[in-house]
Amino acid sequence: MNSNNILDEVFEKFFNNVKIFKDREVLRHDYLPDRLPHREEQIKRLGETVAPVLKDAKCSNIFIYGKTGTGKTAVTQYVLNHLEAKTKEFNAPIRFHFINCRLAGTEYRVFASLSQSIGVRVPFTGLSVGEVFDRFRAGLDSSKIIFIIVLDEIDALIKARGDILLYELTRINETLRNSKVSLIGISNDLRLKEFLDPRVLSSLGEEEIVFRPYDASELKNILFERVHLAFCDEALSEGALGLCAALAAAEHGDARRALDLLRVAGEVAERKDANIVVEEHVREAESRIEHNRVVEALRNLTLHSKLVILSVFHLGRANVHRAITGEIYEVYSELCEELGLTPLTQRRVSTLINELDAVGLLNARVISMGRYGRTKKIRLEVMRTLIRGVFTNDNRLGRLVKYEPKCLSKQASGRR
DNA sequence: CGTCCACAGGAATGACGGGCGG
DNA sequence: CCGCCCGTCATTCCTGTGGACG
Repeated sequence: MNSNNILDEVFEKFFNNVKIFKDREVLRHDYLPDRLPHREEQIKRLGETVAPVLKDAKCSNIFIYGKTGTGKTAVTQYVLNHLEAKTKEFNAPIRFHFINCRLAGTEYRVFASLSQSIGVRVPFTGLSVGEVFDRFRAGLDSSKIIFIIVLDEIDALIKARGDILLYELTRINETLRNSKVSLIGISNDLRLKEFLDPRVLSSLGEEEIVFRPYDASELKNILFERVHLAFCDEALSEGALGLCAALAAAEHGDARRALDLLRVAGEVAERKDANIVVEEHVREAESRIEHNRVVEALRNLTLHSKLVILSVFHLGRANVHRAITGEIYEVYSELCEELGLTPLTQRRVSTLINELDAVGLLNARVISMGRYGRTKKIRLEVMRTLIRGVFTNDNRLGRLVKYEPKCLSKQASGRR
């Protein structure tokens, strides 16, 4: 009845709840632990490969493969941190630069970022890519260093933009007189090689390090390392820990996933006022993570992508469980009309569908219907209630959730 | 066994807002 | 301020294709 009392309770609860977490930062994926269990071999290989730079020699280019959450970035950062310490000791002229290519997004921004790291100022945009590259090269040459460039998530950039960037970078040493460049490419996609020019491949692939997925027991060890730091004593049940490891192992051995599960499970337990994290909390964490992922993804879509999703949703209501492109486009066009928008072309919608497939909101696969053509069968990959929930709250699209497309009612008993 | 559907998906091109050098 | 280039989104035009049908 008294708002002060309510708050007192909240704060008090917060204080008493120190019983689950000691330091949850430890469970974030950008946290770099002191030890990286089960990656000793990779650390050694990478260390051996970069060591020559301490003697003023260029080290081989390195290609690192492995799925997400297998420790590629962590190992690289770990090794380079140690190398940096040695660098100071030996007073070697070495510099590093770490770029996440997926976040950078384009060649331009990668070169701009590289330039900035060696003190060459470049505008956000406005120059040609070639110009930025030339400035970078000139600046690099005059600074007389060994430059180690780490290109993280390089597969994202290559798939989107091709391998021109890599081609330029692998050849840059030929035109440098006073400086040297070594590359470390990190890829999540093991098939990346197929996309590369053979010249680039032979240069970048001088050394290759593969990161196998972790198995359940390895994941358990990794989690265990951090549990002491992250959780209070006795706040985590053995079963919960095992379940986190098992769930993550089932999903291509992703340590990041395991850590997320553990952290969210802890938060769930905290909120439920439990004093120990149990399996049930992990299960709930699993669905909560998935739920958040989908809701976020749906909210961030562009208007037309949302309309495409809604179209598939409506087709589902009309008992079309695997819609084809043409049907979707028909419904989509009607929804556009309903909003007074001019629909995009079918070609464009086709790539929107592919994008939605890539982020996992739709599932699309090409099939042939023989005499009746070749198309894609598409179905929703997320729960219908979620779609309804998210879009009903959208002031523009809310109305369309309940809308009955005419093209469906006319021929409701059309396809299977 | 060839045909031909209903698209897939590549390439070229354009419109547009942002942002620079000169 | 102009002219240029950037990245993004979209259109237009196009060639390619698996397999049921005849």
